[in-house]
Amino acid sequence: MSKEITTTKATPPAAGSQAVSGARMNAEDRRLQILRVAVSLFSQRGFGGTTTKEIAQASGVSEAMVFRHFATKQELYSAILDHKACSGDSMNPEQMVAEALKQKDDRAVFEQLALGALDHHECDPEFQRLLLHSALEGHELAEMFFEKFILRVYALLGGYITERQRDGAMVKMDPLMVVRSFIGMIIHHSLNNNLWDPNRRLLKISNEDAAKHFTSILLHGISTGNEAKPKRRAKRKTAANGFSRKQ
Amino acid sequence: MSKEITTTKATPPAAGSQAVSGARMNAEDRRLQILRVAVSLFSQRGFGGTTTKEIAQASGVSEAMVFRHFATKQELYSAILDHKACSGDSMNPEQMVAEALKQKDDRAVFEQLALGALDHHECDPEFQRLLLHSALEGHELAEMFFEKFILRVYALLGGYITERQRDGAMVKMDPLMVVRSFIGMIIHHSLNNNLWDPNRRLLKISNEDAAKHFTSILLHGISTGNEAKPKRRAKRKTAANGFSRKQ
DNA sequence: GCTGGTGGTAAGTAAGTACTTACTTTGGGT
DNA sequence: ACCCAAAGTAAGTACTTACTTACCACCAGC
Repeated sequence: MSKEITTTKATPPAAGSQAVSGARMNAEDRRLQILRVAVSLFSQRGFGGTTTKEIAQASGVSEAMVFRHFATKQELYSAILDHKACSGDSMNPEQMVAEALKQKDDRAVFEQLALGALDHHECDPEFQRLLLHSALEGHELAEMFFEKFILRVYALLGGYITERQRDGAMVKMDPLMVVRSFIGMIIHHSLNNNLWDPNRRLLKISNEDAAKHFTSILLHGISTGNEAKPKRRAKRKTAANGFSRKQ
Repeated sequence: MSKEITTTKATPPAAGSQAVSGARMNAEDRRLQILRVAVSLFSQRGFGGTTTKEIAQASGVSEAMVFRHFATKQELYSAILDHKACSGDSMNPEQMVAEALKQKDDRAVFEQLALGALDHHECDPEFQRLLLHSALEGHELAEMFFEKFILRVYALLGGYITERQRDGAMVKMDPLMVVRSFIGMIIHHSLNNNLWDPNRRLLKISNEDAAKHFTSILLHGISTGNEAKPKRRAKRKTAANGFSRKQ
């Protein structure tokens, strides 16, 4: 239908490494292109909701080509997993806040982490959708992400909070619960922006401001103020909230 | 295979209103049973991932019966929508915290709301999964939930926070941002329990404790302390966080 | 007893679905 | 100029999907 007559290829080679569509590619480029298309479609409609035919059409090749590069649909999914998770665009929380951690700059630690996550989710919303689809469908990507990323962030932040509690700079509250609260603010905010309210009917705010707000709310909740505002010699009557000495 | 020979119906009527399986039901009971089964399957595998055959088998009837009660698969989905959203089990935030709102008991307002949501999500995890599937697939249920529930909660809590800010009991920060932070902690926690970490490898905590923690973190972040700890005559040098007088 | 409406089914159908096979085009290396 | 491996395709296959059709079994009411 779209290909009238095989007219000796009207489009010149164009020499570009990126897909110009209709042009003949070498295997690696084509593989990457199909992969990118698949990421986009899977993130939109999920694994079960996307057909190999759609992927082929969107890639501008026949279905057979998809199966030449990826033996099964499942393998395509796994390849996406590797590409997305192992590729450099995956954010590294440890090095992102290494400086702030050393200086024990609480505000910087949390704010930088929040901003990094928010920016990442904003410029690559497909990943969050893909991850959600995977989690709902019980795919391995979800577990892998949990294992290789979430646990690490909890360990990193949890450790830091524990340290600051020993310093007397934060109230004695279950560190994992604090991490969960903070991560919750961030993830939920990204989820709102990407999934529930993409045109910001409810709340329009820059990532920078959001990170600042989240950090402020968190820190004023867990800071004893001993170091942050050392001049105050108040008794810190915190028994009312039930967390001061527990655990 | 399972039905050897039509042995004059071995199981007696049993008289129960609930499905005993294999028994003949009146239309309404059967419809409800199919609906319940469909809710369960859709929440597990999503709309596209669930087949009408599976629904029929799980309901113990033939596929044709499913289509007698629901003209199309889509209609089944819509019926679920009505059943879940309009049925009484949907929680009502306004009346849940009406008392605490009147008394301006900040801790009670947030803690009760958090506990209500957490308990609701725990005893009906299917709903959260269904909602996520809907949001990802762009179904109307997601938008309807956002419209009829999320917006209401934001208005309710946002209004209360604004009021408390005027009272001087909370710092001047965008109320919607505060609501988002709090809702974020709750939703994310439920999502973790239901989706990512169902066997609580990472964090095992009762809903009561979680609600208390979340509330504490939030309140100590947004309370000026003017009313909570009125004895202090400190200058409240809050300019450092950048929110005290802004907006 | 028979009749008619209701709960229920077996056995379809047409349109997908993932995946294959047998074949054609293309372009660089010699 | 020719070759041949790699890029690409049309047209399948075997199976599943949502949805239908034509038919049964049961039981109240006459």
